[in-house]
Amino acid sequence: MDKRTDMIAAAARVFDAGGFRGIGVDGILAPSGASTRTLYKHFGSRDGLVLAVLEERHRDFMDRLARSGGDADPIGGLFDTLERWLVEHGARGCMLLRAQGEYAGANEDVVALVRRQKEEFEREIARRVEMALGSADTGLATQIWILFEGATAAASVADISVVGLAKRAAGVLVEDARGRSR
Amino acid sequence: MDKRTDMIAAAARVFDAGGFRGIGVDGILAPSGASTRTLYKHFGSRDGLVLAVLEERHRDFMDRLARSGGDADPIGGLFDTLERWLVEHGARGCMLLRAQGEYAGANEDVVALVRRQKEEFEREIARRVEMALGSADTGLATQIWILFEGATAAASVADISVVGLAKRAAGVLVEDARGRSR
DNA sequence: CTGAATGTAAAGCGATCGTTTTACATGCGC
DNA sequence: GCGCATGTAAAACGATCGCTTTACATTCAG
Repeated sequence: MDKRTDMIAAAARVFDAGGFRGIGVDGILAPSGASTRTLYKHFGSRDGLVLAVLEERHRDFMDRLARSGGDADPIGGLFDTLERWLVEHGARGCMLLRAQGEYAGANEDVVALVRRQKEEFEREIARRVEMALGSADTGLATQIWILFEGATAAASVADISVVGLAKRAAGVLVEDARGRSR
Repeated sequence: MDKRTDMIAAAARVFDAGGFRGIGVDGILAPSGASTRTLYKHFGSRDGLVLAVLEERHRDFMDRLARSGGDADPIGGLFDTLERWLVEHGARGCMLLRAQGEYAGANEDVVALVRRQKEEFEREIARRVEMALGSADTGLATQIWILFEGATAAASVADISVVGLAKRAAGVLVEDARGRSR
């Protein structure tokens, strides 16, 4: 298997478990058994690996979202996918937002990347809202997004049941929007 | 003025701007002009200062929430207070959750402190929900909490208007709960 | 005047940081 | 069998880390 992929997956687990800045390159590479030489050959720098991890993480989630189908319940499927993701990966808050917080004043590339990724995610939600409503509603889409980010954050201090509550809240908001346009 | 208070306030700004682990004690102390000697006299360690900053930050917000009154609109006042807070402090995500993410595998005291603080916050929301509804509704309270955390997170990548959208969503949920119990 | 309290300035502790470098092992196409 | 790509192992670079220590200045109550 590809060494580069191994390193990204192993580093993602390390960052997810203990943050990005609190560990050295040796600790990041140990789980994949890679040497520092290989790190700088593939990624150029420690921060290069961080960016690759964030790209991978975002792509992973967006792919799963696309694969989940959910044409029957486009909004509810959003939260079902989140719940399955959290069960598999553990709930430690959104890795992208955590990276943004840690690299705020230190690496603008990270901040810019996360912003772009969140915009892409919000567009996907808007697409699903239009699918559910029959017409676009950017305000509702942002509210669904807020519920999604809130559930992700809340699950890191409470239990996973918050995702189900967020899903139900989203349903109420969609129903309210439907009633308002009717 | 108290030097200890100065150090906490200055350190809070530093942590808020660039995370907790990515800067050394010299960088943390520089804005307050304190020496490392004074740091270890007052806080015992770098982590001791971190804990003091988190205590202060939580107490500040809870005090402002209590002072805001909001007996007329207990739930809406929650988001009005958040919006004023974000305008004053800037929107870089919840400092407590950010600290939890950075100290996850390194300092359990930080994780435990944040968990306690979030529980206290959720109880305050539950109190306000009961005030608005006339009876307790822990499910609704958690949903309001999710909207609150979501707005805080979303404001760090989008603009502050997300807080207003979260407030309106909370209003819809409260109205729905009122209709359901009627 | 004395002495305790509170502070800054600065040197130094061993450890660890991100990065580079040298040396060597392996597998594969030609 | 030669060359090249890809990998590990390990030493070393200067810089910085959290923390301790020594030395000295200021303030203020008794």
